Amino acid sequence: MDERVPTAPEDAATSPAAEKWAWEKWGWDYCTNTALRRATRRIGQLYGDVSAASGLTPPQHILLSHLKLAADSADPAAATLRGLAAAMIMDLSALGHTLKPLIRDGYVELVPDARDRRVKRARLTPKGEAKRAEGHALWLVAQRRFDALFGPEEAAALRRALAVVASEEFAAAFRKGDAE
Amino acid sequence: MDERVPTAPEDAATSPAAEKWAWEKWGWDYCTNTALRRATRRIGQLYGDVSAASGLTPPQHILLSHLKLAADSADPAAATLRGLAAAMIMDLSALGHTLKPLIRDGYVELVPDARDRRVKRARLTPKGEAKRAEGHALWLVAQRRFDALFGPEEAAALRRALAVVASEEFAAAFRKGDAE
DNA sequence: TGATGATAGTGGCATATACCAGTTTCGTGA
DNA sequence: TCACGAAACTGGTATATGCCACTATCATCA
Repeated sequence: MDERVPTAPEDAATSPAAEKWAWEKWGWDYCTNTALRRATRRIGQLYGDVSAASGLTPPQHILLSHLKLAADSADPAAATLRGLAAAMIMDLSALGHTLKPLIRDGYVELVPDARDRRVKRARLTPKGEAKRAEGHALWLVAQRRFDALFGPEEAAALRRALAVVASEEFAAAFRKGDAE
Repeated sequence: MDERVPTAPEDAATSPAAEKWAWEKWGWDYCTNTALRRATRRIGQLYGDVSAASGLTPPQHILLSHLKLAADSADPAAATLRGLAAAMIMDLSALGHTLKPLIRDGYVELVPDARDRRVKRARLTPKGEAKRAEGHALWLVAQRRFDALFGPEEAAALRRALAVVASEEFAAAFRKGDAE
């Protein structure tokens, strides 16, 4: 095992000395949450700088991509707001708020379901699809640069690990620990 | 090499078929940025649920922890707003906004520098340090549960990879690709 | 010493994200 | 068919985060 970033000593909570030692040795990246946020902000900057020419923020481009993915999906629930929110691991209302500027700018439209009037589907307009494609071309530059720099295999392994963390199964298992 | 999440085929941008294939095969986690955001939102939920009893949001707890780290640091610039922002890979103004509620609630105070009146240092109040410690105890529960579930070595490797992505060196190398 | 450019931070605006309360619609069972 | 609970969204409020314009202060140099 690589010892540069070992796990927390068992007595970190009860021993101030051990805790201090852990912080000084590993700093911020000792916390999974902190490490994730730091990396996310950095990648947001780097990818965002590359794709800024499209006028889309990174979350907006991701959302448009999800919309296209949902449209191509065989699952009819994929494009509903609830389905999208679940896919993006996002709060439903947060998704609604995020969609607002995209609807305002004519990239996305909401289509009520004919059979269940509670349900709405989000759909890319032609203008939105064009914008998504524009953003995708820029995104690809950033993605390739990242892979070249970080290493293709390492990048794939990182994304694989992140997918596990994000998965429903992981969340369910984590929450089950609550009962113990 | 594990082939479940290989890198992008070189013609992904120019071949609609290849692009479609990539999306269908790997879905959202094919994009580093998306994978990071999904995982961050998930971990934010899981860690946040565990530590909600402290009344701190995850970013707030992280910020208080940085403040303690900066106070213990030998570097006098560590606790300045600019130093903190750099350490957290955050925009200076974003840090200022995030500090507002913590100052309002009496957890943090801003102390102007005597020699350079442009500079301000952020400092934990006793109340803030107590709140940080309270949050830390809860955080430790989440952190241990994560490590137990994800695997201690895998968790350490993940955090190590994220630290590389977040590093200044990585950002500088990535941006240098711009000139090529 | 005064002009000038750099640095630190603030405030405004916009998007990102979450929680909660409320509304509309649906499904189910008496 | 009607009451009632569940489901899907909406809107309000709060924090999270970033960009830009602006102010105050400092450092440098003619």
